[in-house]
Amino acid sequence: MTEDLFGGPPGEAERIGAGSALLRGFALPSAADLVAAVDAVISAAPFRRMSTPGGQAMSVTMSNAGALGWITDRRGYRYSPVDPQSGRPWPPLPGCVLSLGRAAAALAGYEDFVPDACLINRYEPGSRMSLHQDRDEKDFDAPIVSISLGLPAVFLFGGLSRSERTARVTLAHGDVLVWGGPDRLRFHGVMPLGAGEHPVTGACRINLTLRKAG
DNA sequence: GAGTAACC
DNA sequence: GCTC
Repeated sequence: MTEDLFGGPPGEAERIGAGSALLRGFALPSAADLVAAVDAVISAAPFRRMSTPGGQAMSVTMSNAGALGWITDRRGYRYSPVDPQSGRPWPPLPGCVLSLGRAAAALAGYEDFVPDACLINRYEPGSRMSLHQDRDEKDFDAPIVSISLGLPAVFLFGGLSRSERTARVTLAHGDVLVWGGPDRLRFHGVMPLGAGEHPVTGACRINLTLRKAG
C-alpha cells in the first residue's frame, strides 16, 4: 500500500492510503519554532487531563489553540470556542503551525485547507490513544493534519470499521501525517508511548492535530 | 463485539 | 479519543 507520492525529493513522502500521505521530517526545519509556539499556548491554556463521557480519564493531557478546541467531559465529545477551564477563548493558532499545516496539506493534495482548530496532545511514557474516528467536525471534506514532535510513537492506521486490521507507522519528531478524502474517517490510534528522552521535548511526545472543525 | 454519553 |  506504500507507493511513491511525489516522484522524489524534496524530503521523503509516501502514500499510506488513497487520501493519505506521510511526510517524514517535514516539520524538522521549524521544529524549534513549533515547540516554542506550543509553550506559549500552554502558558495561557495549560495541559489538562480530560475524561471521556463514560468517566474514564484519558492518558494523554490536552490543550488547544485556534477558534475551536476539542474537549471531552461527561456531556460528550465536542468542539468549544472557549477553554472550559478558564472561560476564555483558546489561544490563537500560531502562525508557524498554520503555515506548516497548510503546506503539508497542499503537498498531500488538499490545496484549500483552512484549519480552525489545533488539538495539542501530550504523551508521556505509557500514554496511548485507543482506536477511534475523528467525527466531531462539521464537514469531512477537510483533511486531518497531524504533526509529531519529540519521542517517537507507533501510530495505528485502521480502516473504516473498527475491526479492520491496522497498519503500524512509526511517527518521529518532525513527521507530518495527512489523511483525508476516502481516508478521512479511518480508525486510528497510538500505541502506549515508550520511555525515552528527546533533546527537544524531554521525556514526552507532543502531537499537534489540525482540523477544520466548524 | 459491546457498553459507555449525548447528540444527530 | 474509554474499557472490558
